[in-house]
Amino acid sequence: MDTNSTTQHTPSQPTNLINCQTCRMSNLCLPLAIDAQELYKLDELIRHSNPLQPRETIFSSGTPFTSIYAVRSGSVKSFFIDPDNHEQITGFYLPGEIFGWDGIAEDQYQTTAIALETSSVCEIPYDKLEQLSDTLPEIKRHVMKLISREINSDQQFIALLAGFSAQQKLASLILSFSDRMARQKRSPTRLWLPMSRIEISNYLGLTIETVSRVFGRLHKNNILKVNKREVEILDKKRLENLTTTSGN
Amino acid sequence: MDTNSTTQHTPSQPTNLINCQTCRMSNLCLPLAIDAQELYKLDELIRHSNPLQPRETIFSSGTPFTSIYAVRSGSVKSFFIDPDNHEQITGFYLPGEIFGWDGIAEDQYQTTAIALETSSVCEIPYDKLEQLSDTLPEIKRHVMKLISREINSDQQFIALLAGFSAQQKLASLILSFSDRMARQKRSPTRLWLPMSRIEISNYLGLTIETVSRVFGRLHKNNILKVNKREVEILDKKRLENLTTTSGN
DNA sequence: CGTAAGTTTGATGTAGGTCAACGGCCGTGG
DNA sequence: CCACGGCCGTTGACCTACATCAAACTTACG
Repeated sequence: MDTNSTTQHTPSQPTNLINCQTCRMSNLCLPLAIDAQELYKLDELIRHSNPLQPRETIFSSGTPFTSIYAVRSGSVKSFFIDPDNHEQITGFYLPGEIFGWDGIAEDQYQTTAIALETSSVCEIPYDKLEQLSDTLPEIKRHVMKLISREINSDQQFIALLAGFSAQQKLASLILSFSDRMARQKRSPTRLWLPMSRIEISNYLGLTIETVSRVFGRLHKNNILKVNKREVEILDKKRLENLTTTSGN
Repeated sequence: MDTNSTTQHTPSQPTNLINCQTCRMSNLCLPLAIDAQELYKLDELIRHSNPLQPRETIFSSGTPFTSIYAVRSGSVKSFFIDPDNHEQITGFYLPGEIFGWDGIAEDQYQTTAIALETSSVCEIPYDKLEQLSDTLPEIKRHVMKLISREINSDQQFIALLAGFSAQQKLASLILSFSDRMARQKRSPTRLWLPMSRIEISNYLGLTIETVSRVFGRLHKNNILKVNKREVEILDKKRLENLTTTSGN
């Protein structure tokens, strides 16, 4: 399974038909100004694994850090288990998004990541990525931007948790999903949420009942059409207003 | 002020008497297995600025990203200003800690950072750091660990905000400060908080009244001795218990 | 068609927010 | 020296957004 990262860039034996060259998401996880030869080198080090079953673990908290991962299809959640055995979700990841950075600091993952649905992810061995970034400064710079972006989104989320009401939190989550669907060139108004109410409420620091009630209210006000995990945004303008303090 | 980062490692003209070789905090921000020559190279690129006044700005949200910063003495807070003009603090930084990573992704700072008290910080121009890390892999690896550590602490904090009660939040904050004082080889029990109640409450997603009341309660229970910004930890064990869900 | 898991809805409780008053500390100015 | 006002923190009375508890309903699957 381990392909040597030689300096050659022959397409190499196709352990898998999947590769970055043809990946619809590569413009998201790799928006690089690198040429085809360089893309081959990158592609060689990435392991395109078989599809993951729903709930299947990608990595576990406390195990040795080896790789970062990009979502290819489906979706992933990452979470802590507190000492008192309470799960706290720290992020949802959609196609084109990268996760696993938390493992670098201590050489072991600090969170556990599992697939929310049938998903496929690209495994990027970190040592190989480091080597490659030595010769390709473009890659190195891009990696730094990706990791900085993770910090930014975490801090945005801190602001959300610290200062927002239940309605503001939920509206922000829906809008975030909408934006990320748009980045995937998918409909930004007709969403299918890959996570349960329990997971939404855990992530937002609320209870399932509150999440359900807020969804109900947004539905009744014709801002969303909500049916279980199907959410349609009917009035994006008003939804955005709800995320501001002034917006009721 | 701009020192050329030559490959020579003469001690160079002392634009300032301060340097990494003699910094008490360098073991925190630079716990590197690098030799003296390499340390010179690193030291050459760092700008040791004059002391900052309380409330003085280090960088502002939206301005071009140039450098990351290490706290040398004093303390720093970083914060967003939401569109609705509400401030949200995202972090407090103590001596030996590094901030400013949020600027990398978009080439401009996403937060504003100001000194909480009279402080001094070391400015580390990011382009120079990138150059240096090309030749010193040890530096590169360390930078990645530092930035990953920022992600970890942000995610720990997300778990805190999402799942904890007012008392758990405040107890965790005090213990975090205690640990970080210990890392500075300072008393972990007698703390002086560099931020106001307003700033604590903003950071923790509470109100000043609640923060005050919880402090009052911890004081009454002989867990803390609280007098304005002076906090003494009287019973660390019980304080730690309070941070768990089971611990009432 | 029975059981279980997820979601919704209603009734009630409470942690923490809001509003208001007060007290200590400090700098300025008479 | 004291009087003053502004800022910060504390304390009390009250209120509300959300949690908790409880029950029904919906869907998936053996």
